[in-house]
Amino acid sequence: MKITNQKLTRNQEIVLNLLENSGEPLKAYTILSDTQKKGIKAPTQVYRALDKLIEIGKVHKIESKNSYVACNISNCTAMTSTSFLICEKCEKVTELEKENLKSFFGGISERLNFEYSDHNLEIFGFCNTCK
Amino acid sequence: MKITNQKLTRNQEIVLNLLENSGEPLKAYTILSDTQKKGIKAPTQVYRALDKLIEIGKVHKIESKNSYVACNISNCTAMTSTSFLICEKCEKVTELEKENLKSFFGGISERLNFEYSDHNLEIFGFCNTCK
DNA sequence: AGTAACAATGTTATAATATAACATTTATGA
DNA sequence: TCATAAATGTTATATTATAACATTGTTACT
Repeated sequence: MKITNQKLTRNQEIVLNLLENSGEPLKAYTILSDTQKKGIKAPTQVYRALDKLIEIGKVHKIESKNSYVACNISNCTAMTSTSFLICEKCEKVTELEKENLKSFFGGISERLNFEYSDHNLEIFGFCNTCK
Repeated sequence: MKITNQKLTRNQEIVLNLLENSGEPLKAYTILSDTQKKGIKAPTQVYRALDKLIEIGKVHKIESKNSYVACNISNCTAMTSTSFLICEKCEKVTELEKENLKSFFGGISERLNFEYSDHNLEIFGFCNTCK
């Protein structure tokens, strides 16, 4: 668990703490029901917190699963350029961090006359434990 | 427009023709309303056709947009391993075809002790026209 | 041709995911 | 301290997707 999450508002902290303690991606409505005892009562509140957390790079969305995961990379600069390994058996998600994919995809884009700004990469397969 | 789409059923052909003629990704409920005159009346019918078309590789889903696009690559072998350039301005989508990304991602996966099976890559930015 | 097996369809209902709209409260800074 | 912007609370609704089940169409084997 991280030290402090300064600058976050109450609802943002509640949602981020849940995701960090969970260690796995959660769905918005799971977050909602898991935070009701803390005072979050409506989907809007969850989505608003998620939007902000995504914006500042603390949370990423797994598009293919409609789920949300806390970023465990210190000083993650990925923001909205994210890359994951997703196990099809246990659903474990690992964020790729040192692969320099931004420049790789930037290069591919450039050759196709396309101006890269972000990417979303989801690699599916089997993790070490499940394969 | 393609020659014939043998083996496809009626609803599958209706949906695929719409997507092919459209040339851009469409949402399921847009497909529904655009095919009602052809007899498709319920979401289930659209989603069933899409599922099958995706399974055989004729259609891919753009996960981040909840939309569906006909594959314009002849003899596309990507099936569920797909890679797209997506223009953030005009929403134009280009499928990457010759980049050999499967083996690239397979390599990354292997080094992380992960058994690759598929991937979904969405690169966002600005196309030639919009940049 | 008859028929068993299976795939696709039609139909109704509902689940799951996400946003709109607006009044109120809280933080921030000149 | 006052103006402003941001975040919240709340209700309602929009959007995306699936469940369930009865019916029809296809296939292929005899």
